Amino acid sequence: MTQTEPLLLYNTLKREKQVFVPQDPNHVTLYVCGPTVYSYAHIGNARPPVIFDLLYNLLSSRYPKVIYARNITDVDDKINAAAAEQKVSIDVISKRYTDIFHEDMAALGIGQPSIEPRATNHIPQMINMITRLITSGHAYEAEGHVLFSVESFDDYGSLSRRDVADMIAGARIEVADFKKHPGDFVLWKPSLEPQPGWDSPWGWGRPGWHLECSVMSEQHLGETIDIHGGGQDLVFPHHENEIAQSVCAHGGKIFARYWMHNGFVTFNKRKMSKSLGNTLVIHELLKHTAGEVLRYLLLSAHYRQPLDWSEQTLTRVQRTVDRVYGVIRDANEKYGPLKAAHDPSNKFMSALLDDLNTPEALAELNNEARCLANADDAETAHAAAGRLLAAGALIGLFQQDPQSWLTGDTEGLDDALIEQLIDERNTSRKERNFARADDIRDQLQAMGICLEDVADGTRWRRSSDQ
RNA sequence: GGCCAGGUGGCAGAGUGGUCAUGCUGCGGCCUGCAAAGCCGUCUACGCCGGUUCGAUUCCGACCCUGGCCUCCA
Repeated sequence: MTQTEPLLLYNTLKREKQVFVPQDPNHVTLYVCGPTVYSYAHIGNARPPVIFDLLYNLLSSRYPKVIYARNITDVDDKINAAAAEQKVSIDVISKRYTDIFHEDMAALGIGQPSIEPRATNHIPQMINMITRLITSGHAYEAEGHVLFSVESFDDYGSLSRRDVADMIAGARIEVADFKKHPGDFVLWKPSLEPQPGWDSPWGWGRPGWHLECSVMSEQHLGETIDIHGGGQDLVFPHHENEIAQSVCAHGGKIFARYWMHNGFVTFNKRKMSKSLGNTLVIHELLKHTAGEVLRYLLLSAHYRQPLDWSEQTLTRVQRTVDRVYGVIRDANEKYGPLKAAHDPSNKFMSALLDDLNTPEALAELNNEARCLANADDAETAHAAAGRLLAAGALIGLFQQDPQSWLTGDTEGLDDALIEQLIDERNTSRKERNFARADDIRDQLQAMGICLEDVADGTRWRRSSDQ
């Protein structure tokens, strides 16, 4: 049923939702700009990986083969600066933060992309592309640099809707005098001794920062890719420059057919960014918040909208996720082990197929949770749970054991002590010593433990409040 | 200055030309020894001003406000 419904994606190129039609349904290609590994990733950095992980899941449910490439930028001046500051080699920096990035992404339930190419593994290919661009008249050498000539490419500015002429007027930085046009950007630049470098026809140097994505997508996905994604701040200049490089290197062939850009995570309505110093590092957040809660939170707003962060948001999502897990646990106990159905509900799928409308999809998921809680026979319960768990599987939520979810995150708690107190309370209850029983409940409450008296005894869970 | 988003109920956040988003919170109820969990009910929502329309939060225009990009940035 759902297979016949089209997938709509908002294409930044056209500024409208379009029906997604792959150039080859048997080989769908997706490229997403990955991290520059020079420090910890903040929660805003996790938004594209979560969104495109979901898109990858969705595409994989409809097409037999989807290749998803997400690069690692491991040559960059910020890495050089971090290495210099910490007096270690750049490899140490990029290895350390690549590993941490992987840990963080795994905690958020993000699967590995099909390919994770690294810039430093593609230097010869970069040199090759630069050579092609020079030969075809789109790039020129000047004072040890190689620059892309924006005036050589008529469509320059089409993605970001910018006029090349405006760029001169609006230029806020000092323009290097060897540039033919202020908008020309670096493909290759000379390196000085502490900086990393490679031999090239233009001397010892390193690549400019836009080149790697053009080169790696060409090598791993081909000259024309289906979908290219990233944050809205990459539209200009990064993606604009990628288009210029790739289209000119490929004799005018279209580079990416659909461009998708996510909005920012904001903090007090301001963009979260390292330069503003208002970032929340994922690695820190994970110390007291489950990755699944962060994932739900990141999906709770539509991907193109800003997502404002606050402590209240975190608490709210924690409670929502706890509630759904509680419903699943109760149904599990009542109706036996519940299993995911083959497919989520049509409403859920329709929401996702409409440009990844995750808030609507989550609303539907919550409706199914309520449906499950209201079920009063096994058949209804299994049907509701099947839809709920299938939806969760696609979107990357509610796949953990509900019992361990509700009791699990209790570091520093002594299970034996909890059980002992519960026994003592139940003894008091039998003796109708309710004052004593309530004291014990309060004592456990203070420990962050919430008691629930059910038909066959007393069970406990950690409190939803942090 | 140029370009681009957005202003929805106590809060978060979808959506629609004329019935319901959903979540969190508050309030009332069911249940409970009391609770918790869950369920049910509930709280004059659509920035401002005009226009189109039988009817606009939804379409059109003006205005106000917020944020983003134009420099590294997810």
